[in-house]
Amino acid sequence: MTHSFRCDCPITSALDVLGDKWTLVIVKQMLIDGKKTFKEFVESEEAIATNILTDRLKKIEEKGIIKRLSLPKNKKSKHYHLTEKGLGLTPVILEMAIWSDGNLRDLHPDLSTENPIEYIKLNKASFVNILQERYKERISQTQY
Amino acid sequence: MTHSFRCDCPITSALDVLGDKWTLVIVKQMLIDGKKTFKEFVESEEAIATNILTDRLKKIEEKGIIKRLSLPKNKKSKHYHLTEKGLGLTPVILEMAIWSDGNLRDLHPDLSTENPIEYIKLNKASFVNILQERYKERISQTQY
DNA sequence: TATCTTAAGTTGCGTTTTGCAAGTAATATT
DNA sequence: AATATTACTTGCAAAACGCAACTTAAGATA
Repeated sequence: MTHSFRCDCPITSALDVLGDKWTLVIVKQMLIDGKKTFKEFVESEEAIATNILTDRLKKIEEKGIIKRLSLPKNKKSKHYHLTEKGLGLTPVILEMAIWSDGNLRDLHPDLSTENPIEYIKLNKASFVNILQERYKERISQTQY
Repeated sequence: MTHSFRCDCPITSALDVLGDKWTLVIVKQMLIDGKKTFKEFVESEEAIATNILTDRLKKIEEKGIIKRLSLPKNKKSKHYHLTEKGLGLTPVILEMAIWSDGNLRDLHPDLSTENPIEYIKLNKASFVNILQERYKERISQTQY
């Protein structure tokens, strides 16, 4: 499996990996919404199709953004976890949320704001840390 | 022309607008590489196809991210400018560059770093400002 | 004035990706 | 033993992408 990049630009290269409708939605569902299993992803409000989900989980696992784990107590379900590389996307996702909040309401009046954006903007770095620590705390509670 | 969003999540909604291989590459070419014309976009190292470029320029203009300007002195060429909404994507693009720099070298060893990322990380907010002001300075030099 | 070149697209067409529905295989539950 | 659940796979139609060639309008050159 070879990864092809359009050029050596870091931004373009990020988009070679992340540039589609679903990849960052899946990462967001893990980081923000606490989703871990195939079923949870499928049942999300974004309503991803199962074949697309399978494909994206495979691709981002190959790229080291997530890990696929089997549970010893339950052979049926699998858990997907963000790696450090995946957790490193927290600032990107946060900036997208901030951008939407400030710039997308004209096109999308019903846009929600579950976190007070003004508060986040005061100290982005600490909010990134809170999200990452909360995520690590959450996954540390499952035994594999 | 109706804009459809998958749900009310700000992150998912950002990806409804930005979630493809090319949209943010075009914004980056304007913001970082100083590109303004169709020709300049086409000749970039990313080598976008002209039909895709036409489509994306139209879509992001409809969404208010860029503006298409005719030059009074030259009826042949057009200039594309980032709006404030488009300039607002600077933090997203910057975080992508930082993420690539720290996380993509295993998959892409030739990845370049034209700006010293460690320096940028020390004060992201000021670097965002520098980029935005530099951009505004640049476009203010053309008369329309 | 006629020709040449350049900028900004458009068109055609084959390939790839997406989206929906249905089906399957391996567990787990009743 | 029968049913339900989880994590997929398959088939197929529609949309998006990518490449090359073509077009149109405006400038530059001879």
